[in-house]
Amino acid sequence: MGSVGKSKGQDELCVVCGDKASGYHYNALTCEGCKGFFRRSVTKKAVYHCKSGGSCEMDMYMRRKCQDCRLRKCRAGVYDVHPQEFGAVDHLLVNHILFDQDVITIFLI
DNA sequence: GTTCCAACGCTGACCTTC
DNA sequence: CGAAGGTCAGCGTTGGAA
Ligand SMILES: [Zn+2]
Ligand SMILES: [Zn+2]
Repeated sequence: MGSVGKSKGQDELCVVCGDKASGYHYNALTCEGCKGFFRRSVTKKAVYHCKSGGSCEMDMYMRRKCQDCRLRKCRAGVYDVHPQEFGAVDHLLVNHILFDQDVITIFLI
């Protein structure tokens, strides 16, 4: 539920923060903010740590406070979109997996 | 010890290129 | 046309000086 909704006009919401998504970015339906943040984090190999243990609810306010939870949900969103096409994802996705060991955990599920 | 100003960093949206 | 990447401006946070 929620994941496979109807693709229509502008009803698509960001799978990370719930804001209005501008389209697909890195195989995930995200907004401009998460798009830029995702690219920034990968480019700079930034590593964040959540103060609450990584179990924060993502919304338009907490997304700015918990970068760790945001980046985590960004990755989860990618797998939620194409969970069965893991071996067929773009080269960029493979690059993300190699950069984050945490992603391996989700991959094994 | 408190308050104000300046500098730096991060986020969000827009434009350009592939 | 769509997506990815790059760029610019605005806001927030942090540090230093008065
Ligand atoms: Zn978002
Ligand atoms: Zn968090």
